[in-house]
Amino acid sequence: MPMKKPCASRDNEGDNSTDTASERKSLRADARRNRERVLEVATKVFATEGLAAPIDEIADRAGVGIGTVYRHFPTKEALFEAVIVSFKQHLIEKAQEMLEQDDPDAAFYNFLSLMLRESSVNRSIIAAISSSPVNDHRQLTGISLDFKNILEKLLKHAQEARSVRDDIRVADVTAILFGLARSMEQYSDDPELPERILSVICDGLRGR
Amino acid sequence: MPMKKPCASRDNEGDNSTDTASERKSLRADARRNRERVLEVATKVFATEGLAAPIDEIADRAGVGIGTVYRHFPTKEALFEAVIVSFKQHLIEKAQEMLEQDDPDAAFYNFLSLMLRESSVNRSIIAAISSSPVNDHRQLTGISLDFKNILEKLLKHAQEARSVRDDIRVADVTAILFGLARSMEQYSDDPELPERILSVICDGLRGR
Amino acid sequence: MPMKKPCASRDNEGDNSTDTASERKSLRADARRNRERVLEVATKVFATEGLAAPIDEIADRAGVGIGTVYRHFPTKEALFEAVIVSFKQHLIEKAQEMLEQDDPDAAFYNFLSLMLRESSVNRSIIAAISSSPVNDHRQLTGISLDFKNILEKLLKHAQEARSVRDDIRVADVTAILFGLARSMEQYSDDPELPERILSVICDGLRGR
Amino acid sequence: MPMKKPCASRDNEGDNSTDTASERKSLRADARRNRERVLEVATKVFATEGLAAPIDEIADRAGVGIGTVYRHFPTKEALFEAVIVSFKQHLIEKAQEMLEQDDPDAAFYNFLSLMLRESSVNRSIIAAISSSPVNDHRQLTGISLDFKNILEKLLKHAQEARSVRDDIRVADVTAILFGLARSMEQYSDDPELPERILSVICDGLRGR
DNA sequence: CATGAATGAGCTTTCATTCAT
DNA sequence: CATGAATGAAAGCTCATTCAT
Repeated sequence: MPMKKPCASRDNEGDNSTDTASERKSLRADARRNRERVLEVATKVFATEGLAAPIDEIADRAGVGIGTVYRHFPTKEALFEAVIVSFKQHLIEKAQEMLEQDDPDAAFYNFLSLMLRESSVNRSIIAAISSSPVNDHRQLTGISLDFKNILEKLLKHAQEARSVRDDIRVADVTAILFGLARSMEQYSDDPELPERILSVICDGLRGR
Repeated sequence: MPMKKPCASRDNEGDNSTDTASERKSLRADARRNRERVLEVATKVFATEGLAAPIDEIADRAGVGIGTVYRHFPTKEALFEAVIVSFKQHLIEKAQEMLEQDDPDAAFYNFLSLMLRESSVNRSIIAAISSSPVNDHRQLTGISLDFKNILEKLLKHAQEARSVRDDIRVADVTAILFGLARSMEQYSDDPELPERILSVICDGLRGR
Repeated sequence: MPMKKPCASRDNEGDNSTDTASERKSLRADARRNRERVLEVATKVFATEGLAAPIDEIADRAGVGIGTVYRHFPTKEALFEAVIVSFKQHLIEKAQEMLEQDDPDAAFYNFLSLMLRESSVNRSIIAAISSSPVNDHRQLTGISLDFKNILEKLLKHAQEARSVRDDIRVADVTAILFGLARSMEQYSDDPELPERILSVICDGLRGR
Repeated sequence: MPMKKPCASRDNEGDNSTDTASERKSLRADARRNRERVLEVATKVFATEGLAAPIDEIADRAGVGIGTVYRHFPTKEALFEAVIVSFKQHLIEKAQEMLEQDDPDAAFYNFLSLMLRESSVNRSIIAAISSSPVNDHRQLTGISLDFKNILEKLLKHAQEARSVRDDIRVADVTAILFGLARSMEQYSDDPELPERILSVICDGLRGR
């Protein structure tokens, strides 16, 4: 939304999970390294300076030319979305682990806790995820769908174990998570604030 | 964050509650109309397009020249802060009313509900309030202080009436409110989502 | 030259010496006071901040509205020229006095010395006088003519007294004076520099 | 004085004499051509219209985009300083030649003469050099220092040959030169004026 | 493929000047 | 007459994006 020339329409956020296998293999080793380095740096820079960070800075810090950034990500927005995708991938993996290793109650609430903690580092990313127009609209695809699915699984298991109110839906959880994640780190004077808030949310989700 | 030269002095955010009467009177009738029109339009534009909105657009939509905007608000940042101040003023008034007319429980929870509803209209404004550097940093002044105070009163009364957990502090409420307010409107497909979220929060705040 | 919109042509710098009597009398007392106050302040401001100084500042410091400045001086450039005129008037008076009271040699060289000293205060004014397009072009009128005339008289008397080389002309003196005046104050670390320079010039003008 | 944000660091005016070889080579051929073209045009434009000349015009006349100008010179001020540096370089070279080829007397006075002649073309440049804050303040660096040094050499040799008064210092010469250079071209109606002035200065410098 | 120079639309801000009050 | 609000043309500068090297 703050991006300057949104000329091109999107809706194609999802075609990445498949790319990973097909397209990536065709990249030369150094090219792949570059792509990953850029993504990594972009994550850090966007997290620190927000979307306003110039592409030049990302290129510089990644030690590549601007052209290279544009070769891998045709647009600043595309780069940003890639950052989000990779961040979601990270969350999905964590959720996966918890789902396999913990009991339903712990899995669900630990994931909440995790996200709230991650947020203090990646505020802008989270801000973007939750305000990205992709998120709310109709059909989810690719990563966003995967993310919703895993969250749904966490939620369903927790509800079956009576750890979460019956009427709660995934969207509720997402809204609460992304919302709070953003405002968490701001009140950093009080180190126990996050815990209190987490406890309020948990209590609320368990129901009376 | 994307603002260029925030060098300008702060500390002056608060001297408004009194200005309203004294200083405003000294403006010529048309000047005051313009100032208000600009503020009004800016609120709408910032809410829609975020801080990235160009001043030109605000001037255009307000039907004045760019210079007029700059006469009243010496900086884009100043304009934006004025918008926030006026929004907070509005919330304070509402809180005041509730404090006077409702019982402690209703006053507190109705105010939460109100803020969550307002947010669907003024997302960016809320986003900005909550990420504004003023908010988190030590000494609050002016409006921000007034806002904190009234919220504190609402909270204390509610706690004394056993409507809210004892350990909750104002900052917790603010964090929850502003956080959720932002993510509310995004999930607009499900009209009952806000209610469910509100109910989760309320349950959580009341404690087990 | 640095003025932004020089729309209107000039060449009418001279029609002032006559105004003084006719037009001025018709001004109300307060109007005349305003005019003089503006002129005075403008001199100071231009001398300090150069031509780049905004009209608003001059109006402010003079304690009048912008409109008042524009009533008396239809253009920024006009105001500036008025400043120059009044400065020249001041110099003319000084020259007059010296011409009457001192012997030719002293009159001439004291005037040089005076101008060089004045320059350290009014650098921008002098800079402007000497770079103003009015100065070099053909027919001089009004003050500029008066100034040239009195300087000519000083010079002629000095030459008749064998105090100045025969081949020197007024333009030479003006060029030397205005030129040096400007670069004088810059080398302010060495307090005796002006004296040495003055002595070089005087020696040079007297001839071998 | 009219420059907006001079905040930028200075101290870097001098590191050029060495750059010329090392750094310049790393620029692509077209980039170097552009840089030089811009510098060349800027010299002309500043000389004609003064510092007030808009960057756009320089870019246009150089046949490049505005961005290109800003790539090579991060600030209008930087561009202007580059112009001055290159002008001083030119003068230094001339002085060098004279120092090597002519006798002390001729070297010194020919250099004065040269500068006075150059000035008629590059008035604003000279104006700027002499009013540049670099010039008068304490520690000179880089080009400015080189320039002072070569002038000092010219002067010392001339003084040892009894061609210049003993008490004269470099600063005196600079002040006289830059001062007169500026006012020279203005009185262009009389083609012999420069010669007379030069002769006055020379006589003055030789002493009685 | 990688590079980074070039581009120029667009942004914020200033200020001479006009004109309603 | 005085005032200062309104105006809008510039100006300096940034940065997403393209394309020659």
